[in-house]
Amino acid sequence: MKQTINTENTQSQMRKGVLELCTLSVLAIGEAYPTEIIEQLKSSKMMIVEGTLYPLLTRLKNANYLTYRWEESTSGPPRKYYKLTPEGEALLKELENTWDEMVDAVNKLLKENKNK
Amino acid sequence: MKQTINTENTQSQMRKGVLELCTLSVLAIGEAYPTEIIEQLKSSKMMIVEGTLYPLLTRLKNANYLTYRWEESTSGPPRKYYKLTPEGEALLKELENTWDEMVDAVNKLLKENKNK
DNA sequence: TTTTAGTACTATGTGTTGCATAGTAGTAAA
DNA sequence: TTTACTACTATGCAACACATAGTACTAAAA
Repeated sequence: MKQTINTENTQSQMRKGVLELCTLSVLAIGEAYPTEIIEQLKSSKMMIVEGTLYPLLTRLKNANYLTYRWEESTSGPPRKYYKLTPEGEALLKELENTWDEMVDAVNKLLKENKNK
Repeated sequence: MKQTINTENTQSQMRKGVLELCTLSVLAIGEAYPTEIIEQLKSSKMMIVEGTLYPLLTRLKNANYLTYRWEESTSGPPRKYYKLTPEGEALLKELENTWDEMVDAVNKLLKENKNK
């Protein structure tokens, strides 16, 4: 019932679906555990927080796009190192296409309407 | 409890927030009623359906980003012609920036991870 | 006149996702 | 023993895209 439209909320809305693509893209380089993924995304100016990433990884794992292995750490609890399955790599390619198509469509629209 | 991840659903998720930007962008050219907006978006390969657009227009109107006027039609019920308020024009500019930043971030990430 | 088709707007409910918040469990230094 | 730090888990909320069904108006067909 808030009915507020602000840039902050819109950023959050725009992230929907895109974070999945970004996470898969990071894992395409090689396996990583959640904190590493967050760091890599942050360095690309793409924000993601723990409360978003952990459920996302679980979803992708349950759908067989990711697997993980435990590894002991000397500085805290053990870590889950995730990596792409072949299905995950295929999904990544699909999502890249979906992304490119959407970007083209929106940019075409924005450009057209600027030359009014 | 479906736990399915497919391209169709991801497209829908990626649209979140973006449709708001696209709708404002169409209205930046001039006033239009819902069916016109849908047509213009469709011609830019950006899909939106009635069940999405009508609530979206109502949200934007309630937040004072849009106004509308009724106009009689000779081929059916009267139409609501929407147009941007000054606040709506300002919001559009903000959302364009948000969009550009996100596109840059994602594309940077995708490109990096392709040269692995 | 009544029915059918087409157009435009309204109302309601569902599923997915991002995010806030709080909690558990492990290591290591104070 | 306490504190700080790291890593993962669990729960609940809000927003939004979308499906679906319904109302209301005009105009042509039966």
